[in-house]
Amino acid sequence: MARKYIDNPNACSLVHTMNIIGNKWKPIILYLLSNGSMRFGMLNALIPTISKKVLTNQLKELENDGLLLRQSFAEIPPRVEYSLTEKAVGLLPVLKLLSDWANEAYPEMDFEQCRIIENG
Amino acid sequence: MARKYIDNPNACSLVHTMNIIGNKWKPIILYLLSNGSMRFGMLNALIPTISKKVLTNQLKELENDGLLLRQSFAEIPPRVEYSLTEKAVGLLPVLKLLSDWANEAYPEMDFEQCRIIENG
DNA sequence: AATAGTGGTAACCAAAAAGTAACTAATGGC
DNA sequence: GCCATTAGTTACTTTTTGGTTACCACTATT
Repeated sequence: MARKYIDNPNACSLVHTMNIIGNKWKPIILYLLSNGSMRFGMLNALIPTISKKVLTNQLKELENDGLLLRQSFAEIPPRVEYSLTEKAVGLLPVLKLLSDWANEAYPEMDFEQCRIIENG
Repeated sequence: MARKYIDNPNACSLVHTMNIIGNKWKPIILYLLSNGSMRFGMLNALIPTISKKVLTNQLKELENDGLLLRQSFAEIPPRVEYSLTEKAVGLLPVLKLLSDWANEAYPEMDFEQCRIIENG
């Protein structure tokens, strides 16, 4: 009845991944940075509904988890560029699959209409 | 400077996926059900740190999002079996990739040691 | 008559996450 | 001397999420 063995390690690494990227903003941030580095203000402009406080926080966490590189230039006004690390790049194809899955699984949803990111 | 076009639809479907599965418990639930259906009490026993209230809640949301099938049998004491829908089955390989990614990206973490799920 | 077993629900509380608004440092341009 | 600019920070409030305990319905067993 109770199974003899449950694959804890796989569950744990999955949970770990979700702890790192499984929230409201982080996948979007990674997604936006997939084409190259971007400044803080640009990220903030492209995700109009995020507050500066939360964006700062998410970027810090992603940096701590080794997904982002933060480059601060000694200029006035300040300039800070964020870019993906190799770790994060390895995640991109999986994020693409997650997005493909939603398109297939929820064809009734019109993702064309939605606005998370401002078009330039 | 500002890019001309940003692929909103892809970002939106990714966000949608995260809204559905991107939290503390749902990936574990899907993972546990990947080998077949399971009763409420069994899920509760295998995820020892989840409360009944929250488990009920997560199962309901997964059912509403079309990932779980809930079968209630008219017996005393009650029996309720949860199983994955086709939609959810389509997600399993992607969850596996997410878990593989964590193993690769964080080799210093010892996922063998962790205990989310009770071994039988 | 009391208890165990199952899958919940209700009321209540604590903690975490997110939002808001004002503020800062340092410089260039007017 | 004043304002704009950028990447934040701080203090405060609100919202969301999660946790705890007690309880219920219904039957079989003791």
